[in-house]
Amino acid sequence: MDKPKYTISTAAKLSGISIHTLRMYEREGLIIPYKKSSNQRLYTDRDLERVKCIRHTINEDKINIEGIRRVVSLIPCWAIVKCNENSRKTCEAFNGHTKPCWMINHENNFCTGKDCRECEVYHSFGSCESIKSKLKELLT
Amino acid sequence: MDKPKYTISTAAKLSGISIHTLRMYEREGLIIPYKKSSNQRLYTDRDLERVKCIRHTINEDKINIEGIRRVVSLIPCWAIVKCNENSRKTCEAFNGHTKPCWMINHENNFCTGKDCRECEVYHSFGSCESIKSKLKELLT
DNA sequence: AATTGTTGATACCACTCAGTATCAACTTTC
DNA sequence: GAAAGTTGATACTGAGTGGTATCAACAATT
Repeated sequence: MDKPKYTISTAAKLSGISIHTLRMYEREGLIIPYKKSSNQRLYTDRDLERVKCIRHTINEDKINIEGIRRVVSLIPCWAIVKCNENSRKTCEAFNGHTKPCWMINHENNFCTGKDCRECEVYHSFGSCESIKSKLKELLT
Repeated sequence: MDKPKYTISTAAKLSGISIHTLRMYEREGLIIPYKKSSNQRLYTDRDLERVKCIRHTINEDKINIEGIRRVVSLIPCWAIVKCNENSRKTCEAFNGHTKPCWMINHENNFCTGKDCRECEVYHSFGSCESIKSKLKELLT
């Protein structure tokens, strides 16, 4: 499930999304594939789910990429990872509202050194309803 | 501030947004102007702020209308109005994730009979950063 | 009662954006 | 070491979107 095993061309075939589009989603910060030391991308099964969800959101729900980025930027990462107050003071993810935490450079931070690919926050977006479920979970 | 006083043409002049566009935003569920018994719209100063915010989000931030609708649908209305558990069971706003509560028909509900124009949830969107601030307020 | 403004509906336009194509340099595979 | 695949960059395309124009029926203002 979480093992990086598909090259980009296999991922494209399996997901039905072109290589170019997969790279575009990545450039836009919607997905972070695993990268080998040679910079070659490898996709997990979960990644495939995620890109299919992204495509669905764009093509069926008609939300544009900037809109998706703004939606995922509302994930309350601070409440999920439970970072300390000091970290929050300078954290772009906590203080901004245009980029999700995994698009941000975390230095001198609660999240420094952590791999966003393995973070619950990053996984809160993957099936499409899940962000609201996460909010409900935290707010009831 | 919250007094409905501008007709649509005045509102258009003051906000720099055309009459047609103002009506479009309304059709899309992004704003609810006050309506006289004759169905004529009247805008408050706060409404003007809101439409300017909407336009900014579309033109500057490049988020499309569907994207905005999805963002505002993430406002945790249930936690703000503190509706009872029974209401939640059948509430489209609580259970769905594509429409904000003020676009929904509330019958036999905690919100039945309430005027969304006066609700804190509706006002959580108006300046553009405010949704995240609201989440922070609730989750810290 | 006449002028001006509003409503909602339909049809239309211009432009933006998601996705594609092409490219040379580089890796991987066999 | 040759073939197949990957990378990132740039340029392009076409569908879809935000916004406009026009319309007759109705309301408000004078």
